[in-house]
Amino acid sequence: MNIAACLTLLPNCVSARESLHSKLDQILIKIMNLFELFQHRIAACVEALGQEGVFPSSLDASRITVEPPRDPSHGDLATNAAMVLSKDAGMPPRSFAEKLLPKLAALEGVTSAEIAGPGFINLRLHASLFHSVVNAVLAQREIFGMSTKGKGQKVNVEFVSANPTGPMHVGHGRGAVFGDALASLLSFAGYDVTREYYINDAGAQVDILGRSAFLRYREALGEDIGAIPEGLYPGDYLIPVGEALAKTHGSSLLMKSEAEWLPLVRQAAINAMMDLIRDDLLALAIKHDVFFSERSLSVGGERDEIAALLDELKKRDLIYQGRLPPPKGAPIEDWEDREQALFRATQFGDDVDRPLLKSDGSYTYFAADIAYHRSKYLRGFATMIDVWGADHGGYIKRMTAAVKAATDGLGDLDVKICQLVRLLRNGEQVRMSKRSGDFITLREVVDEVGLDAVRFMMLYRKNDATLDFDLGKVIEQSKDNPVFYVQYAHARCASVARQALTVVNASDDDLKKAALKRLTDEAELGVMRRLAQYPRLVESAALAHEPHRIAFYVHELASDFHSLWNRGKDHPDLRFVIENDREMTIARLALVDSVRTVLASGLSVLGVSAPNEMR
RNA sequence: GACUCCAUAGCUCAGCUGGAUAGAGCAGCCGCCUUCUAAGCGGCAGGUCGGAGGUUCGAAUCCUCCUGGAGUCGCCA
Repeated sequence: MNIAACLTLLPNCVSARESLHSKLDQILIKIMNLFELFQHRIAACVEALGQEGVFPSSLDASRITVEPPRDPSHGDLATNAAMVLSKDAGMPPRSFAEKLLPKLAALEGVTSAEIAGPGFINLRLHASLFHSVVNAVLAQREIFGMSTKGKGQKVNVEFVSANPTGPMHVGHGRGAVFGDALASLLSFAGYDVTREYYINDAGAQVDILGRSAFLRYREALGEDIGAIPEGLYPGDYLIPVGEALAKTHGSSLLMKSEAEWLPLVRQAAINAMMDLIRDDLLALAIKHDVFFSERSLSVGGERDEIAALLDELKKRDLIYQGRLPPPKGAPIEDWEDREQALFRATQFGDDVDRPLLKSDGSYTYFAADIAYHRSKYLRGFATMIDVWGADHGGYIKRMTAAVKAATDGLGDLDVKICQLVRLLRNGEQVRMSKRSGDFITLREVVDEVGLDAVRFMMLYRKNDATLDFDLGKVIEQSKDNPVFYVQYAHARCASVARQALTVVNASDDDLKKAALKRLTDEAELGVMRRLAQYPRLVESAALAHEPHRIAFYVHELASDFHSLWNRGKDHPDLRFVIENDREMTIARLALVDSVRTVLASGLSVLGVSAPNEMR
């Protein structure tokens, strides 16, 4: 039940609104998203002043934002309420703020409220609010930070979708890790997520794969095949495919024409390649829910989905016979100016209309891809996310245009582009030559540095920025290596708990009842402020489809914690374990345990392990 | 030629969808180990946010133009 939505339906019923506001308060206190809690409280204040006639009653309180001030000396929360609403209220921001201020200062848990700069209102909160964040973490554990913002809405995240023509390379790995972490993030934020892989098992590439496999088949039968001809896949990974074919079919395929053996060999090769890819993904702890075959759209299904799509587009006059101007840029030798079936992509924001049929009458890749995205929509996914490599950037416009057309504007596609990965070893670029079929595979990298390092580093960067991946650095055990730094912080938390056992044997229940009010040091409060931001961060990262924000957050939390740890050196009374003060020790252990819990939570969203000790 | 993305400290990058005096980490300099893991921490220094306009209370963030880099352009997938 969305209470916020109810509020908008009840503009005039004051008592009902108040009751809902208080209900919402209770829920938000439980969830312990301080920022959202105060957003609603402040909005309620603005509304109340609207009822009292101080402000117009028509103000749009949803524009109010509440965030941590950049400078902590400004307070715990800052709101822009006066700045965004002053114009509609017909008064300068500062006057607006002055009228609002008393109401905010009177809010529960607010110790001071002041106007600053152009009209910000800074609030200071009673430490007990931050203590209750720790309580919330300990009570909710791995659920803390989870959001219901997604409202169970179905989201389809399509990622990897590498051609089934060979093992995955490092670039694929980035998209794989990104897509998987994004999917986890979205489900943590309350969406119903499906991870999907589109198998490009139709078209010329897989025919070539089939022919390459057939060559290996002949080789397995003892024939000397010499060098692999230009245009076929030379990689060794097809040798076992050939051997398996020889085992099941003997020499019988040699008698047949290509038209007869190709479908069979091709499918065997595709299956083998998909097994290979699934294995590579598994090494990164990635599992897709759905593997969707491109071929199944037009062959072997109950109906030809592509034909059905074209029919529908035709009915809606979105297909016409026309000519395209020749492409600019590098001249294309075999460019053929002809009249053909074109999709009116320009009506939906694309630059040119796009062909749907090849000259031989078969479907273009694009036609299949539209039908595929329509299938997602028909399967209940109004929200679709595609994760693509940088080289497909030019495809975004036509695909989003197509989704608009094929779903009658009801489907939404967000395409996330993963930029290139530069593989380095101690600063030196590792050359990747593809022509010999001899390139560094993703699997080799994972085997060398481990999945934690691969996953974290690929997420410790915005998806649309290029990424340097240094095989030497990512396994370094030093603070220069963010993977290690964060995992070490988690291990340190666990270590504190182990050390403390000899002094106090604190049960989980003891921690929940800890006298948190004794935690008054600025560094301790700083850590609690950081913990308080977690739920808000999860929501904004999910909304923006940006899992890297989680990676940066856990790094910051780790830094706060290392800092807190070292405070105990200069100030022995700030050490976690205080021999003769059981109450204080338990309070500190409660804080440490909540840090550990949130670190583990963030790492789990990223798919990175949270070790209890470093070896 | 067109489109897309990028440009922030010497280097590698954040900057929470428009907020206050732009932040981290390396590298540099100065400190902190008889004390819970120094695998760490603190401090100093470092900037015309590529450039020029515009939008407004307010711009690294949005719009236009320019410069420099990457990618794409197909009946490929």
